[in-house]
Amino acid sequence: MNLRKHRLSRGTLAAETGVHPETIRYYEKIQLMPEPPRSDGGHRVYDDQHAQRLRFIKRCRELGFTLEEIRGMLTLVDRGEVSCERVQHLADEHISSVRQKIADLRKIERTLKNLVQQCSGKDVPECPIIDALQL
Amino acid sequence: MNLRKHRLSRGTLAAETGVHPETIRYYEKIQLMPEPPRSDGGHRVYDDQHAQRLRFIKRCRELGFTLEEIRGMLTLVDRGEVSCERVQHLADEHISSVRQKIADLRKIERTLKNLVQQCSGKDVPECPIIDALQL
DNA sequence: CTAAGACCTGTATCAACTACAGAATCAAGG
DNA sequence: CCTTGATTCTGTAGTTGATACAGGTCTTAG
Repeated sequence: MNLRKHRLSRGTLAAETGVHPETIRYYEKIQLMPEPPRSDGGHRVYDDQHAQRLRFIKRCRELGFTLEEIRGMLTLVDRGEVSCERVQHLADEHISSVRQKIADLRKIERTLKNLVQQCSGKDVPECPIIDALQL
Repeated sequence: MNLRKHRLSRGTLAAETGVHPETIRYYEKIQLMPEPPRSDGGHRVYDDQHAQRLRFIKRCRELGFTLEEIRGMLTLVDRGEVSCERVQHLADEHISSVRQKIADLRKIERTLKNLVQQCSGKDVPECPIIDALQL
């Protein structure tokens, strides 16, 4: 891959980053991505910087950051205020919320497992699952 | 608590079940809750059966079932077709999806932890977090 | 040059609620 | 009985993070 400035259409950018074309337009609408220059006919023309930024957003989404959290990070980047410390702090906060979600889901898993175990699955008249669910 | 038929206002039902009043109206709109009788003035009047059904819905929501999954269970109940086996099957399926979510979150957690660990948080010029995020 | 494909815009949809505005009703105290 | 303040009524809009149209325009390969 050479490093000169590519001119990427929206579809090409989508294919290169794995982000749905409509999603790119959506990110532009909510100002997460900048408005790119346009061709004479009005089509968006992206370059490698757009691709880089979009890949960052995608990676963060995969890690479960909300768009607002990502916006926060990108604002730091855009202002040149990004520091190792700050990003680490944001990541730490995010880890906490991920751990909380895991804990919540584990509790749900335990409850469901107990419920299912209590039930033989056979023709028991009173199903403990339904009972436990209070119906 | 006595067992005669109570006449509950929406607000009272909400307070008794812990379900937001607006949510009750929403459940009625999407036909998860039946249309209750009305007072002369047009206000909804609920009874204990409504309360029971609503508590079932709430419990299932807490366990992460979607409204459509709950609708499926309630349809079985409404048709008198509910059986231990069927409910157990639905619960089993749900457990699988919960476990998948936990696995996904754990992967996210590990990735984030690694990222944060690689970063000293001090004045390192190149932040490995930002690097790892490709920006 | 033409025709197929990609792109343009604005709007609508999804889940699962929540929140409003403005009018009507209800319940409790005097 | 009447007032007053709280609740409820309706319909509609907003939330998050996209995705999916319709109907028209542009680009690009052959």
